[in-house]
Amino acid sequence: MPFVHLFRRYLRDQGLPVTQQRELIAEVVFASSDHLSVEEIEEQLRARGERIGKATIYRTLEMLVKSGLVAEHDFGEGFKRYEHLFGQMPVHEHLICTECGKVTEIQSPELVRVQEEVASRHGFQAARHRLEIYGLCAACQAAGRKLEWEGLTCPIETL
Amino acid sequence: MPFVHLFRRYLRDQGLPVTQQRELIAEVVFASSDHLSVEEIEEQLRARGERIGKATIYRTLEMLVKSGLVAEHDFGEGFKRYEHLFGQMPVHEHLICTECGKVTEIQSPELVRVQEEVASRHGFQAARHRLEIYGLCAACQAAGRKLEWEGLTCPIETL
DNA sequence: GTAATTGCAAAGGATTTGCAACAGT
DNA sequence: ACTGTTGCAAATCCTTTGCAATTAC
Repeated sequence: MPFVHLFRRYLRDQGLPVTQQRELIAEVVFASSDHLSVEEIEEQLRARGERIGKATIYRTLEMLVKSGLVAEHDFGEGFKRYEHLFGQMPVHEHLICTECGKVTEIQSPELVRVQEEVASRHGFQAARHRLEIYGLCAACQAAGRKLEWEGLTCPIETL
Repeated sequence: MPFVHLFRRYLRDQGLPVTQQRELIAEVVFASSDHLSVEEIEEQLRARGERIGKATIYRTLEMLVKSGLVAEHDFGEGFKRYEHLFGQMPVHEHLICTECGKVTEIQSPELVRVQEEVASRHGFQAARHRLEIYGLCAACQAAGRKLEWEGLTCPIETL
């Protein structure tokens, strides 16, 4: 993992100790191209034979997020997920498949442009945004899976 | 509250009892144009002199969401918020002020069109989306408040 | 009357915090 | 040495669930 030293540098700049645990957690997060949950990070650490307390994982993730090296996401699962930002598109959106859970990252300057335009039309100064599109990924469509019409038993128009 | 009878109708259609508690909770949600938390709903009920258990509020909100009359939101505060959908734009996005917490709803067919286009370009069949733009609302800008540059102590480029 | 709901309290899951033992500088 | 971290367990927060008493139909 060639990126752990960036986190080391960040910690030193902040006058914070560089501990084994922090390096290991950073390694796991930087090594994965997925959106990891705390549970999954703990698993991967165990798979490496490392036993690190959950509290330390949470505390280290907070620093990784503050450092700007890692982003925190909430896809409405009841817990958070984390992804490192190396070699990533600086601004990207998420396509989330409701059938298989696959998350695809996409980039669209046009989308960003329209968002900014719409915001400023309302006198709003946009700083950051979150766009998640839920639906069926290509693989699930090919497999013949269909979207379930969650919770639309009684649309307003028909009442 | 002229809309409570829609919820009554929904309950009857489903063969579910129309209870006082359900009507009162629906009234509170339908009466507010805000995005209410369960805590806030409970407060408003107390203000009316009604004492309804939290469990009942959660259970009733679940039905209101299933009925399609109310939408559930998670703005990353650690709890959910609810808004009724009467006289609302059917598809709308949220502008969230990080200074004062004000939530503005906007509608943009262009945004929706671009989103669908981008998704389908990736072979993705979009069903619904969530767009939240965080930044400074017009009032906060006028008041001279500035965006705090949360967690960007150490941007990647400078490492 | 019967079946479903209510409300309380207990359980649940994710995250946080207090604190004694420990590691980094 | 001194300061900050670790890890465990307890605490916290939002939400769900079990169950006896109550209400809707």
